[in-house]
Amino acid sequence: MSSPGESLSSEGSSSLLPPCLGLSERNMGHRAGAAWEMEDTKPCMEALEHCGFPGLYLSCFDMLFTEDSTWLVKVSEASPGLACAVPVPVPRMAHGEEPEQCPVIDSQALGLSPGLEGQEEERSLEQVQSMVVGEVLKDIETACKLLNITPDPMEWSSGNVQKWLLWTEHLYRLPQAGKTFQEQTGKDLCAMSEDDFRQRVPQCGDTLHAHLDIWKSAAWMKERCSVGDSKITGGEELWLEADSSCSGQPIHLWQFLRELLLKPHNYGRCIRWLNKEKGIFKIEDSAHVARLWGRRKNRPAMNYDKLSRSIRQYYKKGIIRKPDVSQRLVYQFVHPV
DNA sequence: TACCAGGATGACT
DNA sequence: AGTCATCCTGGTA
Repeated sequence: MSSPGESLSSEGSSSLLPPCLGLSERNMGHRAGAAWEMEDTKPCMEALEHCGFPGLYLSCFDMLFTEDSTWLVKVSEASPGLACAVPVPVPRMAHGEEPEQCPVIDSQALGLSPGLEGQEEERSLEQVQSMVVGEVLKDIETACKLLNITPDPMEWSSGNVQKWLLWTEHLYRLPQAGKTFQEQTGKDLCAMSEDDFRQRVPQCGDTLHAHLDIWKSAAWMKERCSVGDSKITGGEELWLEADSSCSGQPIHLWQFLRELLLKPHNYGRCIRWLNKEKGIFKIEDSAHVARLWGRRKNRPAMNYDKLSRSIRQYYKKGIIRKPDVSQRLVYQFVHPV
């Protein structure tokens, strides 16, 4: 797919927030620590209105597909109950205003350094992830029924776009932007970058772009997983399974790496393109990528040493090589997409 | 210390 | 046979 969230690529590992979160947090903030029941997260506009809730903050969808279990730990620590993993937006703050409080609780402060997270904990987090992912997908489905539009933004007519805009504006109490996108089809919208959105609607363009990203991601995932019997295990696995394993073929390492690279939204923090055209990429977090690969192949003992050995096997085969100017953790696909 | 290069070997499909 | 995991030695930054 058109890699939703490409614009949300890594902002550097120094940030406490995962890259996928950065934009949304910046844009919208949310009610930290609020305890929500799952039932409350249904985007029933009527109920939401009556309750005075602007609606479910769908950007959690982004987060769920990250490997950032740290984030989930943070959220779940922040408030009890499953639904606490679903942030809920507050009315939009003034433009340029920074969120008063970052909802993220540093896991290290909780004595949960990323390297020490137990497998069991990860498993339960995955269960939480899968449940929340399911809820978010249901929410989008409900919205589609309400609006009578398809889940895939690429298929939207200009009328559908207007409906979606109205709905999103209403749900998230955004300034009206419908006129700005008049005559735009879903395809047009999908082709627009975050900057394009911002230029057209300075007040909430980035927010709209973020929400569109979520829809694109959901549509992409639905499409990829509607065929075949790929299991939905939740969170990151869901993404990874959604690709190569849908075909039933064992995944190759180079395919796996490419998949990660195609989802900067989710993995931009651990692997990213340096030059997509030339196929040059950098592994930003070698241990993380190795862990992902190990999990994917059910090899708990996988590490970057072994992974990199496998990458080097590709040298001879002409699949991956070191770029002309060799750099640490930087490789190049011989045949870029 | 982390990364890199590549040989050897065995498991698995 | 192909792919990959694993282990290894030795080199570099």
